[in-house]
Amino acid sequence: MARTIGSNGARTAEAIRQAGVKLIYKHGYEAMSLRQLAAEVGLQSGSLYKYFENKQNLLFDIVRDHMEDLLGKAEADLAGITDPLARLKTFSAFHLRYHMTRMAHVFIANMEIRSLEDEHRAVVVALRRRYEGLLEEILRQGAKDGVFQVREPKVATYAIISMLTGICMWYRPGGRLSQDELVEIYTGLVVNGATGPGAAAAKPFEANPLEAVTAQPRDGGTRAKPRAARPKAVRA
Amino acid sequence: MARTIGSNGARTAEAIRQAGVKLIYKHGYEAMSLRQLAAEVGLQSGSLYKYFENKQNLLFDIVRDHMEDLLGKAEADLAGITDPLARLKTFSAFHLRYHMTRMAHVFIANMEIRSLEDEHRAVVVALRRRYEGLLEEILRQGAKDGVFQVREPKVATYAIISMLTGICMWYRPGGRLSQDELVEIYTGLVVNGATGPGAAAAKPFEANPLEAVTAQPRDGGTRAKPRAARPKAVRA
DNA sequence: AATAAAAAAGAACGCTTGATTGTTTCTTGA
DNA sequence: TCAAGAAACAATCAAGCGTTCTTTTTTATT
Repeated sequence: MARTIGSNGARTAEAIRQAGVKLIYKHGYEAMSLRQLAAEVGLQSGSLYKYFENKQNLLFDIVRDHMEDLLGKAEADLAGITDPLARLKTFSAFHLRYHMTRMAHVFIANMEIRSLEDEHRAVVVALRRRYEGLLEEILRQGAKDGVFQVREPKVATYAIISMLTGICMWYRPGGRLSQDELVEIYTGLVVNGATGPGAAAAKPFEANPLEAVTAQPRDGGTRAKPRAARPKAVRA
Repeated sequence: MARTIGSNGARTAEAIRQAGVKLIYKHGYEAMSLRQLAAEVGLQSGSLYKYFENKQNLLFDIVRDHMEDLLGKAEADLAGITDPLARLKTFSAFHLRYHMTRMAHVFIANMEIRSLEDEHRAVVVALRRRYEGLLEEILRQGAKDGVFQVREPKVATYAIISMLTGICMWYRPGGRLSQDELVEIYTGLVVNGATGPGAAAAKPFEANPLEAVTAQPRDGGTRAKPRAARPKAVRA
């Protein structure tokens, strides 16, 4: 057998891309074999090379395209909005919705950066920097205007993005809370964190050093029974 | 050659453990080969099997021990503190310091859960649930006492932990900000988020749906040049 | 109908992997 | 001093890996 009836290059390319996202999301880039990927699409492994140069480039294409999409859509959403608080809410809502609807892509882009070769990683990191820069600039402007209480915009940027991105570690469509509700809850946390009085933070807080921990007996009998894992949920 | 001079079982076991953490952190579990690991310790790959049952169990041992350590130390730190706000600050500070000093372990425990076989993953997830339960209970108590404005303690727990854990994606010892400063900044964000007036969050916020995004040209010439990557930093 | 291009099959490659086995050497306590 | 056993070596295995190359079949073009 050779060329199969009804076969079409563009369609196959898209199928490979989607299957790649799915398998990398499920098993990880290293763990996914090209034979697995080929089987998922209904091809022989050798035939994949009509559609990408090698395995590494498949990953790079997926991650780069995702990052460019993310950045472009964020900039589009923010366009025309000038008020820092409104921009912060817009950014937060955009980020959350995007991450709830494209969990696999986001997950891959965050987890598989280490699997990218140096040059490819540099490209992706640069895109991420630009994306982070959007939020950082919002925080800086808001601090300048006096509406935000942010001492370190860079740190706050990392903190906020980590928090928002974390939603795709546990969110599953059809859960108890709707996307809108989650956006409201998370955005509330972000806005409070940025606009808060800072009084609590400013109060000197004496933390126990990690070493000074005193041992304490833990109950050995009441550990929670693991429930059946929800499909595909990394957190489950 | 065979048994080497000065060889000692306990010491070798510890060396294997440490090398395992180091290599899994750097390359990922799937990407780390046992020959690599053996070479790192100065052994032949076959000798490793004196110290673990198989590769999977090595990962499991590392992750489980880390989770038990994390949980135990957190409970010890919180012991005796009853005020919700103080407990929240203590938890936040503990989590941050722990994650700044044990980045590799934390990273592995978060990233390689997917590489654990079902039974092992269930054990680790149960431990993580107990750990998350500590924070959730703090938030519930604080909400009950009226000092926190937290609508959904579970969601807030995930959000806060994501934010705090995110620090080990970029923190490197010897950076511009000290551990104490970072603890203060992050804890301030957490406390503000939890205690905040909630006014901003309660105000209905009309978010653009993701689909309604209008394309906008992006500048193609001003993208940031990627700097030389800091060693080992996943984010760099 | 003839021809070129596209799409996929399928075989083969060199290599690495995790795992296992049997053997040898060294250390240590009695 | 010497046996017991811990520690490490060396060799091997089948399986799977990413990749390349050639061949075959289908589709599109003229």
